[in-house]
Amino acid sequence: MLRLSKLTDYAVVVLVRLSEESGIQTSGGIAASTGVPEPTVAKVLKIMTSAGLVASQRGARGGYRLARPLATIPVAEVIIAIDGPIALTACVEHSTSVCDTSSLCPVKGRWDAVNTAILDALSTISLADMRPTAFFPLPAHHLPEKRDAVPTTASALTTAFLE
Amino acid sequence: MLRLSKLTDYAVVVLVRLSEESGIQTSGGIAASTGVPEPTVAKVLKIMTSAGLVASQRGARGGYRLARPLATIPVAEVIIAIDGPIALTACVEHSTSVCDTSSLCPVKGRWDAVNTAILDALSTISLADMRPTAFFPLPAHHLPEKRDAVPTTASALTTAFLE
DNA sequence: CCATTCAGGACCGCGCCAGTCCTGTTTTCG
DNA sequence: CGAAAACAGGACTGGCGCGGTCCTGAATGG
Ligand code: FES
Ligand code: FES
Repeated sequence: MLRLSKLTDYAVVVLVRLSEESGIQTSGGIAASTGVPEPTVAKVLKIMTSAGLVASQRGARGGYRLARPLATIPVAEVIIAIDGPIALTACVEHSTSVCDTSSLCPVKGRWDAVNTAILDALSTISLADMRPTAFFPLPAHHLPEKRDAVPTTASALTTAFLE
Repeated sequence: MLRLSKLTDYAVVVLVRLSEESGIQTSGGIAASTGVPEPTVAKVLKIMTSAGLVASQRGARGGYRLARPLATIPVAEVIIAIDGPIALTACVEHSTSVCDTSSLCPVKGRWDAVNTAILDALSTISLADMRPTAFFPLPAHHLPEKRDAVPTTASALTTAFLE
């Protein structure tokens, strides 16, 4: 499936939402404004806190705020914070498990390159790149500049694989 | 963990093993030479056959052989053959499922760029590149990373390499 | 002292994948 | 012509990882 966990999806939503308000925000407030169930939002925020992506404030009038600007958070870091290290197969270095057929395996150690390529792609995209800055549907009032290079790079090769 | 299924791992092993022998090979023989359990090898090869990656010959003295040269099979095609279309989240186009919080979601439709970047990376690496003797042709990964890079960077690199 | 809010777990049910197996069908060979 | 060899195409099931929830603390502010 090559699918990442649902919590990661929620995490991105929550982090982007956090960045859209300057002050501190409670988990309940974020749940209300995103539609994600409140316990799930709380769980995500706790993970994000221990990963150092958001800072928390306990007690009354407490809440969460981003620890770093959104542009300095690559998608890879969110994925790793929730799902653990990116390891496509059991045969990738830094993987926890070990491969049992490695003695006979003809592709031993060759997954590392694939893994690195994906990791690099995910490190290049920051959360700020995932925030819709209103250039596609129904432009907002302030169009600061014509954003070039919308990532519509679906080449013929890649679209051929989509289905 | 952004992990792909074990069957995909086996599929790569089996396909590479298929390429190392010129003649036709039985599923049992491949199982013996790779250490993968025979029923699993059979299952993988059936999927590969229906995907058009290997050709099969029934009956006594039958078996399997590669339908195309190893270098013309990207890793992405193997993954898609086994796991289905690559869709990181439920909110990616061409995904089967639908997202229920899309009305309030602040990152609606922004996963597509990430998905495309990964798809590009996986389409650039062929199975021939996974053989131990192969030269791995991806452009330089470990450049100093710009955290606020535009999301088209990875795609631009890979597509530029294809030309 | 009390309300609020986060911290850090434990907990459970569901869905999905891995692995096996069974019943055909096709082909070759004695 | 029959039997064996080998693939085709499913059904089936157990395990387990993930999602979602909840509960008991601890910190903070009024
Ligand atoms: S499958 Fe583990 S080393 Fe190749
Ligand atoms: S989470 Fe589905 S559209 Fe954003």
